[in-house]
Amino acid sequence: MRIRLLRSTSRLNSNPYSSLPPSASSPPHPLPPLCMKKLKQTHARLIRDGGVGDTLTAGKLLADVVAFGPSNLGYARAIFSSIKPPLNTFIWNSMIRGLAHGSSPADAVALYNKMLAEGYSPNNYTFPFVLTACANLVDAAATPGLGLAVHGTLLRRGFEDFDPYIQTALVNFYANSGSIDTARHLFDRCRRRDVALWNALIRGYAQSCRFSEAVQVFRRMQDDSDRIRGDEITTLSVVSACAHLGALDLGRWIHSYIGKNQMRLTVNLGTALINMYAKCGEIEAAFSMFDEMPHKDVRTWSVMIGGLAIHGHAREALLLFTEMKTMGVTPDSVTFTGVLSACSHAGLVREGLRILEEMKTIHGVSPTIEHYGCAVDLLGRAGRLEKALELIKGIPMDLDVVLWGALLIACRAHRNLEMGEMAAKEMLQLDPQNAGALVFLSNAYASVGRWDKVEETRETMKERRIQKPPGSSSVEVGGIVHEFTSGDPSHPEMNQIYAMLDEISRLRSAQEPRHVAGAVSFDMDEEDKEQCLAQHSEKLALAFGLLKTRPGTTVRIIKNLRICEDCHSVMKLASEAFGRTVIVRDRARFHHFRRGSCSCGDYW
DNA sequence: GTAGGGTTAG
Repeated sequence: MRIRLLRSTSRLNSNPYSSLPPSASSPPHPLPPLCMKKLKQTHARLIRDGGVGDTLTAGKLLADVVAFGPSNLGYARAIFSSIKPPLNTFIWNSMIRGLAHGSSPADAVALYNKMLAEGYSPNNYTFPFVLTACANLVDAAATPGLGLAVHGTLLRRGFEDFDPYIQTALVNFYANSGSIDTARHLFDRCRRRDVALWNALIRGYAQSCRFSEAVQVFRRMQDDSDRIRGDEITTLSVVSACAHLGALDLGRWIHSYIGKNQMRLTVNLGTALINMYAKCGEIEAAFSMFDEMPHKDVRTWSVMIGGLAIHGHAREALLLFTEMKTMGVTPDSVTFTGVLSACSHAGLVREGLRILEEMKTIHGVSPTIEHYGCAVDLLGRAGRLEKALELIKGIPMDLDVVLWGALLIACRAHRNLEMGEMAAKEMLQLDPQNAGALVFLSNAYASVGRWDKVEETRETMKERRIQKPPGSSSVEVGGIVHEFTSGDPSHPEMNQIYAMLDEISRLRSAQEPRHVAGAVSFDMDEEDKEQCLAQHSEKLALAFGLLKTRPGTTVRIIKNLRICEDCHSVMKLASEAFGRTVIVRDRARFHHFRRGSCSCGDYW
C-alpha cells in the first residue's frame, strides 16, 4: 500500500484551500495582542488621573491583564505589588489565577498561603484557582501535600459539597497527582454532575494510562439519567483514548457521534480523529481526512507525519514535512520527533542526521533528549552502533534511560553483546529498577551460556523486587477488545486457541523445517524466553482473531512490547496461509502483514 | 467583577 500523495506534491506551491468554503473550520488564532496595548494605555491613564489608587479599579485592571494569559505575568505582578493594602479577595484571586497557569504554579500556592497568613478569607473562586495550580505543579504526583492541604482547608470552611467548580478542580487535582482512584471516589460522591466534571474524570483516566476506564466512564455518561451531552472536550479525550487502545470500532462510532450530534469538526477534533485512525492502523482513512481538512495547525501536520512514520511511510512523511513548511506552518519539537522517527523506521540515516542538524540551524528548535533518542535509534537500527555511541557521547545534556535504552535495543537487534551490556549498566545506574535492562542482561548472558551471570542478574531482580513487564496483546472482535497475556491460559476458549496455534505450527514446520516450535537461535528478545515462544501474547491474539472473524477480515492486534522475530515470521505465514491481512501495532510501529510479507520489510 | 474539563511524540 502506498499513500497517494500525488495531489499533495503537485500542489506544493499553491494554496489548495483557497477554493474551499471556510464553514467547517475554526477561526485561525483569535489572540488579539493589540488589546493588551489598549490595557496598558488604560493603565497609563489611570496612573495619570490617580484612579490606580482605587482598589476596585486596580483589581479590575489586574484581572483583565491576567485574562490575557501567562505571557503578561510580569506586568500582572507589577500591578499586584503596586496596590496598597488592604487588598480584597478578588485581587488575591486574580493574581493566584494568573500564577496558576504560568511557568511556576508553585508561586500561586505560595501566594494563596500568604493570603491566608495575612488573615484574608478565600472564597469559592479562590479554590479552583489554587487547586489548578496544585494540579499544574511540575511534578504533581511527587508533591501532593500542597493540594491535600488546600483540600483540608476548604473542607474546614465548608466548601466542598455545593460547588461544582471546586469539585471539578479537586477531581482534576487528584487525577493529575496520580490518585485517580481518589478522584473517582470524589466524583462518585457528587450529586450533580455537569459535563466538565465528567470530562475531568475521563481525562484523568486517560492521563493515568487507564484508557479502557476512560471509555467506560464515557459510556456511563451516555447512559446517565442526567442525560449530559458530551462536548468537544469530552470527544477529544475519548478519541485520544481510542487511539491509545487501538479501538477502531469505537473510534469510528465517536466519529459518527460527532456528526449525529451536529458538533463542529474543529481543527482540534479533526486532528484527534486523524491521530485515532493512524494509531488504529487505518493510515489511508487518516490521510484522506487530513487531505480534506480546510484548516490545519502544527498539531494536525505533526500527527499526520507521525502517523505516516509509524506505518513506515518515510518518504511520504518527509514530503509532507516539506509541504508543511511551504504552507508557512512552523514545525515544532513534536513535528521533528515524527520526522526523525520516520527516518528511523525506514533506515534513512543521512536524511535523519541532516534534519537533526537543521533543527537548530535552520528552524531554531533546539533538539531535546528525545530527539537525540530518535537519532540514536536511527543509527542503531541501521547497525551503526559505534556511530550511535559516538553521538551519545557528544550530547550536551544529561543522558537519560530512554536514550541508553535506544542503544540497548539496537545492540539486541544487531547482536552486540558487549555494547549492550554497557548500555544496560548505564541504564541501571540511572534507574536501578529498570526491568528492560535486567531482562536484557539475563537473556544476553543466557544466550552465551554465562549461567553464573544469569543467576546473579535474576538474584538482583529478586532482591529489588522487579517484575518482568508482561507481554500483552489485544484484538478487537465485534467491537469488544479481548486482551491476552503471555502464557496466561485463563481465556475461556483457550482449547480452541491452542488448537489453532497447533495448526499454524504444523503449517510452519511443513514450510520451514528448521523452525521447530520453540527453537530459536539467539535468545535476545524483549520478552523472557522462559515463557514458551508459542505463548507470546500476539500469537494468542492472532489465533483468537482468526477463529472469531469471518474469512477475509483484517485481524488487528495491539501489543505492548516490540514484536519478536519468531512472532513476526508466524504473522507472515498466517497472512499467507489464511489469506488474511494482519495488522500489528507494537510498541514502536505498525506491521501490515499481507500475502506472506510485512510492510516493515523486516526492518524494525 | 473572577472559576473547573483539551487533542500531538518518546
